[in-house]
Amino acid sequence: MQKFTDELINWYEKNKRDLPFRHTNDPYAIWISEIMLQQTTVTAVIPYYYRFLSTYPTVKDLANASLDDVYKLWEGLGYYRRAKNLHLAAIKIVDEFEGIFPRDHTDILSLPGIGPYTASAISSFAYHEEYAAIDGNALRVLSRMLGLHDNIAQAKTIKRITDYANKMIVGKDSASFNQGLMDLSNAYCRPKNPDCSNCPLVTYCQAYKHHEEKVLPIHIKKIKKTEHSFITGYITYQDQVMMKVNDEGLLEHMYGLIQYEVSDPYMFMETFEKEFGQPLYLESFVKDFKHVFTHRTWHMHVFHFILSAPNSYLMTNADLKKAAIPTAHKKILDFINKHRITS
DNA sequence: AACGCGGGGAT
DNA sequence: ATCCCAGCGTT
Repeated sequence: MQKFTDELINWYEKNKRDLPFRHTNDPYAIWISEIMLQQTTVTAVIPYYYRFLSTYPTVKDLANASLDDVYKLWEGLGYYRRAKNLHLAAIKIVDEFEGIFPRDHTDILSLPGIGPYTASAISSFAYHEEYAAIDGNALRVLSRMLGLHDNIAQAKTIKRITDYANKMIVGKDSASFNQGLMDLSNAYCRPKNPDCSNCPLVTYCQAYKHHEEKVLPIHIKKIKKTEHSFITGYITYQDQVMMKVNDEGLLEHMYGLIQYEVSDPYMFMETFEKEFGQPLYLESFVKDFKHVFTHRTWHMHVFHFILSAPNSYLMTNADLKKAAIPTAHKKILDFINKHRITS
């Protein structure tokens, strides 16, 4: 497999995608990009990457920022825990590594939000150390190249492929190897309908040789999607809207509208009064919204309620602009603003 | 090992 | 509609 490694690196050097985070050797910038790229497509990341780096050019800037501002910058990108861990890690780097992004692989791996893939990617891209960065792309390409029938959802398979890849890159340019796997996967070795006839490395591919390119990799993962039906409150007092921060679980730390899994707006009003000690006036039905997450679907039946007295959860339009609001509820607020539903 | 965690683009 | 994306932390 020496030749595979060499040819992959050669192909990458001639055909690599021009991506903004490939124009830097700064481990801080590479770290930011790798966190953003976790389970997130390149096209989604790019605008966030520019905005984040211009807002927080150094790890010290990030450590000194408020968590609320970091969340706001992350709004819409998803997996919001990443923003929290990024901020925690920046503070740790200032406290324990004198504000300089660590070079030692074990130190990098110790930072919150950085696991085996991201640590290896940073070690490889920023410091050119010999670490194979095994993500979903690498698992797919290598499974096919090796004709591996093992389930890549299993930890032992990931370990096996990682060990193998680490042997492939001894004495080689690991950064070009790792990114070569990504670009090969993006251009030819796609999940469905791989473009084998144009793949520059097809001669090394066991899956192609045995007509298994549409079978491999084996990836068996159970996913059960749950459905939730909410009455969602657009609750106003004069020109302000009631928003509450989620304290745990899904969308933790993000602002959201009040919603309960009840069957009608009158049950909503009872539940609301128990929680907040205030009555509501039911003004009108607004609209039904649906939002699909990876593991669940929200059906939100939005009603407009009016408060008879103010409370501490009310936000003005200016407040809303500064607050991090997940897409599920942002879509509702945008709809309401567009149609000028007011109290 | 299994599960929770977002949002959007491609098919 | 379904899949999947430069995964990680918790249980």
